[in-house]
Order: sequence, then C-alpha cells, then structure tokens
Amino acid sequence: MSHAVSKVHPPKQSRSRRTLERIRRAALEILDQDGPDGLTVQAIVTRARSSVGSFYARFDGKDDLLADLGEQMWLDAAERWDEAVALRSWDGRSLGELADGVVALLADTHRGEALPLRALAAAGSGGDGARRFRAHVRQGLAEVLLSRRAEIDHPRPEVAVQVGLAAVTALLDAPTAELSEGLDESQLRTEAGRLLHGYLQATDPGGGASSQGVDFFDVWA
Amino acid sequence: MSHAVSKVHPPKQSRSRRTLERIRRAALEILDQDGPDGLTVQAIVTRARSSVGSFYARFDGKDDLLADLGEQMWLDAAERWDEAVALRSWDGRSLGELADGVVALLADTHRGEALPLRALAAAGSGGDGARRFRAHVRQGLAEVLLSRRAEIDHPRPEVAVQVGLAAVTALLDAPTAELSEGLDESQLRTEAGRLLHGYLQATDPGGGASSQGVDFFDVWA
DNA sequence: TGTACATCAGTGAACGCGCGTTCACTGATGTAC
DNA sequence: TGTACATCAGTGAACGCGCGTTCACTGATGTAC
Repeated sequence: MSHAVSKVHPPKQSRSRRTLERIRRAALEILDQDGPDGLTVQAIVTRARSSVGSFYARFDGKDDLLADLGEQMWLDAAERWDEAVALRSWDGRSLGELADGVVALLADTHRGEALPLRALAAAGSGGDGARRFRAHVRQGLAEVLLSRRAEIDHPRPEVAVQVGLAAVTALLDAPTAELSEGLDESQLRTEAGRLLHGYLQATDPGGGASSQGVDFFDVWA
Repeated sequence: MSHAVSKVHPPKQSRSRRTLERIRRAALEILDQDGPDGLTVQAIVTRARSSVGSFYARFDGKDDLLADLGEQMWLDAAERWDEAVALRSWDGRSLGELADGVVALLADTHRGEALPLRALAAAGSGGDGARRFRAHVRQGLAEVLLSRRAEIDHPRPEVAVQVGLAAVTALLDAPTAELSEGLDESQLRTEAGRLLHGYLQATDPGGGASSQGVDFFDVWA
C-alpha cells in the first residue's frame, strides 16, 4: 500500500512489479530531460528496458500512465509540503517575518516542483492534481498569514491574503529571464517578501482609478 | 505595404491575394475557436475555401504561416499599445493614480490579447514576438511609474518598478478561477493597483528573512 | 523430489490514424502581336 | 477586336512519418498432485 495504484492493472509477480517501477521511473526521467514531447511510449519502454506489450499489460494507455504519475506525484508533493510547513516555527513571528517565510517556502516549492511536475501539468491529462495542490498550498499559507490578522491593515484580510499569495506565486513562477535586470534568486525573494508585506499593510484605496476608468479607451476591441 | 509580408511568397494576382487573406483569417479564427491543436493545414484551407496546394504556394510550410501571423499580430499589438499609452494623460498624476492607470491598461491588454495571441504563443514557433511585446510594454510602463520616482520609497526604484510590474502582469494573467473567493474583474483590478502602489512605497526590508533562512530545511531535494 | 499445467510476464512486428507535405495536373489571367 | 501563349493560381489524391495501440506468440513462475 506504499503506492496508491489507481487504475493500473496490478502486478502479480515481483518480476512485473519491478518492470512497472522501471517504467514509472523512465517516464519521469524522460519528462525531466526531454519534456512532454519526448514522452512517447517507445521512448519510455526503451529506457525502461521493457517492451510496448509489457507497458499495455499494466496501463490501459498512455493517458492512464499520465494520470497515475500525476496523482502519485501530487500526493507526494502535498505530503512533503505539509511536513515542511509543520517543521517551521510560525508562532510569535511578526507579519513581516511570516511574509518572508511564506515566500521562502513558496520559492523552494517552485524550485523543486520544477521540471517533471511542470512538464506533467503541461502534458494535459495530469490536470486536476496540480490545481488541487496549489489550492492546498495557498489555503495553508493563508491561515499562517491570517494568524497575524491584527497587523493586516487591508480592509478585507481574507481577500488580501488570497490575492497577495496569488501574486507572489505568479511572480516566483514567471521565467526569471523576463526580469532582465540583474536580479538574482535571493534578491527576488527579498522583493517578493516586501511585495507581500507591503500589500497586506496598504490601506490607501488609491482614488485615481475612477477618474481614469470612466473615459477608458478600449484599444483591443 | 499595409502588411509587412515577411517570408511569404508574394501573390502576383488579386485573386491569390484574396486567397492569402482568407487563409490568414481562417487560421486566426481556428486559433480563436479551437486552440492550437485544431490548427491543421487541412482545417485552415477548408475553412478558407481553398486547398492545400494553394496554401503551399504561399507559405513554405505551417511554421512559416505561424511566424508570419505571429510577427503581424505582435506588431499590430505594439502599435495599438503605443496609441493607448499616448492617449492617456499621465502628467500630474500621483503615484497611486499612476499605479491604477497602469493596472487598468495592463488588464485590458490581457483581455484583448486573450485567445488568438495566447494560442499563437502556445503554438511555439510564434515565439519571440510575444516576449518582445511584453518587454516593450513593461519598459513603457516602467518609465511612466518612474516619472514619480520621488514618491517611491523603495530603495531601488528601477528594480522595484520592474518587479512590481512583473507581479501585476503575472497576477492579471493568472486564471481567475484560481482565486475562488468571489472576486470580480473590477475588484481584482483595485487590488492589483493597491498591490503595486503598496509595494512601491514599502520601505521596511522585513528583517525576519535571515533568521528563517539559515536553518532552512529543503523538502524538495 | 518430480512433473504437468494454468497463469503471468514479456516480446516486437504490424496496424491505423492524423498530420504535414509533395506533385502532376487543370483552369484562369493577362500581355504581345 | 481576336488570338496565342507564358505565367500564375488552384486542385486533391497520394506519400511519408511518428505516434499510440493491438495481437499472436514465446518464455517464466508457481502451484497441485
């Protein structure tokens, strides 16, 4: 029960169990090295020193493998995530410290998630796991930040926390090349923390929005 | 010269010029309706009431069409963008007003960009145009915000402006479904403006980062 | 301790499908005389 | 105002390729007796 085998036809001998593991591992390696386009059934079974017939003895098809890998990986990721969150000491931290901690956690998540999981998500059928994982992550971090609700000046703390986390996640997710300014990884984290903290403490509703918004000219019609 | 025909074999009769336009239009419509996967040469020429032979008389291949469409669309987009920026009155605005104006402009850009351009970018070979366009957009907006440099409390205004714009862009770009909280389009804009403004005025470097960073436990190794 | 036999596991050639691309051919256009 | 002819434009069947999937077959495993 170490592996939650979903729709996969379960192996009945240790020999085929090893083959199944080789196939799973090979698929992940290919996803990691060559991306979704390199992930053909032939490539998988060749790398796994197996054959197409063995592949189809275990999986109903390629989509089945993708779904299986997806579920497995996102479950693992969620497990490690929860451990990581629990290992930190959030109690007694100021909002600024929490913001920085949250950013550090998110940054490392995204670094680790990097290739195979992203590629899996891009491959389509892996679909739902990624979305659920992100929702899970944001929910947990939202609670962390809301524990310092008193320090949040934003009129609607729940909304602010969600939007702020979405922004930071998206920022860390963006290709670093886009920020051509010489800005290394640790500086980006510092800035992301500042962004989150600054937003949660921003109280001024702006005011200039309406005057500009009214006579808005839609160039993209 | 209204169309900057790049590598396309130029038509020599008005008949084939119309065919070429029908093909371009059909490709964009398919991209809009069915996404990149629906964009096959057969589908294009059928929709354009043409034939594969006519297609290959104009283009060296499918990639050629994609490159042509890409270049054309991003050039058009940049043109409309510059007009839109110029039409606004930025002078004499406070930093908060500028932030809201910038967000409004970005939001409408992303709304208009929506389907065909995104699909084109996703189709791969359209590649470089999108990146250049985004860089162009960010450069222009950076200058707008830096015109109020005096109101930016962030120690490195240039960096702050770039990071802030990247964050807002990424936030507006994110699938709205992710923010499950009932948050409509206009509220999201308000929040994005507040985020940008708040960040540019954030001066506190946090302080909690180092204490958490040192004993950091990397769960994703 | 052997042996028969059902089941499991593995193999790789072959198939079908959708796609981009080619090509031999027919028809339209416009210019020279 | 006609007519010949070179060029342009259009057509769609056919090809090749890469892919996911199937299938008839051989070999391995383990259990019943």
